[in-house]
Amino acid sequence: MKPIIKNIILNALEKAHKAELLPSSHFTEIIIEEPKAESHGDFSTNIAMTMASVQKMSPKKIAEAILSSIDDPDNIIKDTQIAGPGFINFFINTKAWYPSLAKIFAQDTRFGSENIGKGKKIQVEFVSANPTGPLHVGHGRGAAVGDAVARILSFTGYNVEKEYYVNDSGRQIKTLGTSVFLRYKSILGVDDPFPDDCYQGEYITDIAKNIHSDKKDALLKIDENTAVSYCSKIAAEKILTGIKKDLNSFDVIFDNWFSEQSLFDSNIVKKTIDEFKEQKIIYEKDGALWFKTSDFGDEKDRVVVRNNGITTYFASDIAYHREKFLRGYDEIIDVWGADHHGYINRIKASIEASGTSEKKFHVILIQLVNLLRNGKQVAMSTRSGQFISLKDVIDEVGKDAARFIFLSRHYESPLDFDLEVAKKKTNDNPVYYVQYVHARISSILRKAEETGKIDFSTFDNNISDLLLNEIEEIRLIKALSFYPDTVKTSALQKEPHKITFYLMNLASLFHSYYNKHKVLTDDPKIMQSRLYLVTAVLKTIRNGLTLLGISAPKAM
RNA sequence: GCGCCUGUAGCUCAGCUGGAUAGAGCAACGGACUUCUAAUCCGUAGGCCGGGGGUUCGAAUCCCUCCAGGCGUACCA
Repeated sequence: MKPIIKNIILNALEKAHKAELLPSSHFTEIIIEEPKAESHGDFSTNIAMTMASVQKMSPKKIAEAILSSIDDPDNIIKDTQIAGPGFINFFINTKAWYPSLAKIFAQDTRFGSENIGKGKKIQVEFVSANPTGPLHVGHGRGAAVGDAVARILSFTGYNVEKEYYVNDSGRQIKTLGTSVFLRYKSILGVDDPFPDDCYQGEYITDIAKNIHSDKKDALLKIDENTAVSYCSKIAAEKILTGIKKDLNSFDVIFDNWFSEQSLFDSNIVKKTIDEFKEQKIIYEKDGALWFKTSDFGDEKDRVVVRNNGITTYFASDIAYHREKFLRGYDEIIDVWGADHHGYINRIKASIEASGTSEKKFHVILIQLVNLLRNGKQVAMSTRSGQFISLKDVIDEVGKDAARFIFLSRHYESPLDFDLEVAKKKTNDNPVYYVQYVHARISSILRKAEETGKIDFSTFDNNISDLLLNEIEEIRLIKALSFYPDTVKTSALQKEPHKITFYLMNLASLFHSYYNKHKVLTDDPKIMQSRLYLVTAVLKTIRNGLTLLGISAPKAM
């Protein structure tokens, strides 16, 4: 509908210029918006104001010139007005809205998808939590956002791959092995002191028990380093399996699991460092190797190899991101916790240094989650083992509610996640509000089908046969017609919460309609029309929820 | 100190890359179930958009500055 209005205005501008009503042929961009107040029409444009200086005329005069030149062969516009400082408002004929309903039926599960990706290969890397403990709620937010972004991009024509980067190398893995080994020894009666910086959680002891029942006391008889690295390996595998399982039950499926260790095994880290050394981007100072990130906008240079010969995490990350682009992605998105924001500049610097534009690299920074119970903060720390895991949360409040809450605000704002609120089945917890629409409509359709009453054939041939004149019906159709725009901005800005809010608004319009008007009425033509409308709402709600990874129940 | 994020109704948050009278949910108050699912709806009340400057026809939105909170500023990950 918007492009149609835009076109009508453009034609009017040209016509007005030819008729010498407008002196200049320089037209500013036509922006069509939807006014907040219904009294201002269905669409409005500020073109008369933005052209005032170009045309050297008052906005009002320009608006009059445009309106007098408007052609509307398809009889779309019911009324126009010039208002406020120079807005032109358009009121649309009811029947002109109907084709947007037909589009929903025609496109069905694809409704809302515009091909903006054009097959561009894009990678979304998210969660990527260290395999040193179970996922917690913070990871859950990253999982929900990353997965939704991936779904939305994939829906809008991008070729998306979801990747999880596994930090299965380095110090924290060694600490993990040490923690398990100490617990293992303690099972065998050897009680060494358990350091504070080791992982304290119950799951460590469980893994130690497993190893013990498998190996008995064999690990005590071998070299301690070998024993620890054995424990590291077993523990990381075990924990990673658990992570995969938790993500599965959260409906998050990754295409790739990329191992950090593999970067070392295949020598990619070393090769990358060597190449940068040759290019003089990496240099030696104080016995360590430094990356000249400051040449690429970082505030200072960063160490990649310490003076003890051990590479830093940054070294793997440089190699990893370089490797990603070598795999041929047109764009990569990293979803990180906000506490990593200091990392953005140095990664960008390393990407630029590799000869790739940092514009192809996008970071979504997720602010932290405050887990609450009845308004009181729940303490969380992986190291101390004091935490409620993502699994606990899913078990307690359900996958749908958890995902919806994570996606119900901008990821840049900190999130209070209250377990008690998440369990409520009221409007405190809008996931049910939206799902309820789907259930209600499903119920209506079931009832209608039972008596064989659904027949949309007349509308398929002639959409203007619809009888939808109630204001609540027009509001619904209007909202439905804006869905593709919502998906588009959500994709372009990589902001899933826009869809969440759209769905809540659509749900609200539907519930109002439902309470005021009956779908299954005695008048067959009105009933078929309403069934048609309501089915379109059902499809749109279902599509939107799917993009968020939330189910659309047929009954509640 | 420097950097990133945040500050909008009592609470939790939207506000579409500058538009008209700033929106929604919860909480408060008053109403609607012999009716397609009341997990719903209708109404009332609630605001110096953190403060102050600037940019312009027009600012919650852009710029500057100050204040408050969170996070980060490692040869940790």
